[in-house]
Amino acid sequence: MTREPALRADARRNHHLIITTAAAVFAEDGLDVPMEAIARRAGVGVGTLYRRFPDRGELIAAVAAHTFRAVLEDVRAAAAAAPTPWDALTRLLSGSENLRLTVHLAFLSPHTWTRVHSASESREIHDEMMAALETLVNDARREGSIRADVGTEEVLGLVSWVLAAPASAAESVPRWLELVLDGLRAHRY
Amino acid sequence: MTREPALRADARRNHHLIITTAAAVFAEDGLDVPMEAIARRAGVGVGTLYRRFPDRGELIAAVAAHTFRAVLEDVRAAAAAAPTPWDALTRLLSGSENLRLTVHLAFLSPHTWTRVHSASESREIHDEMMAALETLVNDARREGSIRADVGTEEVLGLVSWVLAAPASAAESVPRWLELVLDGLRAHRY
DNA sequence: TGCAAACGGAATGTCATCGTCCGGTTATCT
DNA sequence: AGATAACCGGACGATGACATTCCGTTTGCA
Repeated sequence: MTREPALRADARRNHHLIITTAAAVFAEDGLDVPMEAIARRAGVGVGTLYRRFPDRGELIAAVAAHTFRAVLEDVRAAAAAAPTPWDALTRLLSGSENLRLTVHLAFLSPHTWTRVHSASESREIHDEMMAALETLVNDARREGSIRADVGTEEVLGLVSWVLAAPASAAESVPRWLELVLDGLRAHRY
Repeated sequence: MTREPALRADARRNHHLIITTAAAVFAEDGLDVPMEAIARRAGVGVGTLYRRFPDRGELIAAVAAHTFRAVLEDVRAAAAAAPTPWDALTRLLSGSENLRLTVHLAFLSPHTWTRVHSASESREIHDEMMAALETLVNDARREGSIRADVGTEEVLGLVSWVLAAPASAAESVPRWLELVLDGLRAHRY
């Protein structure tokens, strides 16, 4: 257990601001944007960025942990608020900006991303997030809302890929999602 | 009309080899891979590469024109060989490596790609290729194989995005394509 | 008010890539 | 076969972009 010396108020503010900004910038320009670009966008000096995150890896790990946690909350909220699993699923997929962001980041550099979420402390939260997603899809399948011949993996994979569309295709995503979900839905004969 | 001085046999061979290799390397590592990487992979010196393509832009343009042409041929072949438009479409989408490659490249860097195909001599061949694709989808729609409520643009957009999956997800693509196409198909009530 | 912590951003060192240049090689023609 | 023009390969110097550090200044907190 390392003793956290209790950050000063401005430091804590910046810490959070940097993570948020980094997530957005990574999503826009890739995981290898200059550190300075992130700092500038966050309205902070590079010095501040480096004091908080000694290297790019730490920053990415922090962003990952943060977005995983946010998605997990969204999944739980959707599951709690919607009347049926299918409903929760569609709500989540079309409504969670956090999910969109996370998926986008994950596809940005599969290699880096895998290393990050499998080796750091964010692993636990990642697994929890994935488990929640799988549960949601499984419930929908068990409920009979999803074609019986497609697996959970397939649903998550395909849908994630659609969500991962770059910002330039953002307008199309909702419609694509609608079409894909409709295609995945158990047909009414 | 510029007079082409008739390349020597080895030069012509290399010219073609470079374009082919560049397409593959671009697809794997992005449009900004070092020129040297392309040269090495093609088994050629950077000097040779630069002699044929004065800068990266020219190379990209050449690759674009080449892949557009290849796709156009595949589209025509599919249309000619298949019994119905729908059949031609599925065949093309699941069988044309050229199409996969082109789409992949197009999504790699939308900005660069747009500039390339709209400003160079490849524009003509690009438009022809797109027209052929649209015709194919339109025929399938008119035939009644595709859900009446989805437009040609939507079909092309969604399906392209699925095809654009990176090499790391290559195994999933056929199944995803199957699911998406099935979802796009007019339902049999 | 005083001090420790945090801030910003200029400055430095490193590294990768571009694009050229030229000595050696190969295809083609007589 | 021999001449020659075209072509080849890759070493090399210039260039520009980034990561990271360092320190004078500012700010939260007691």
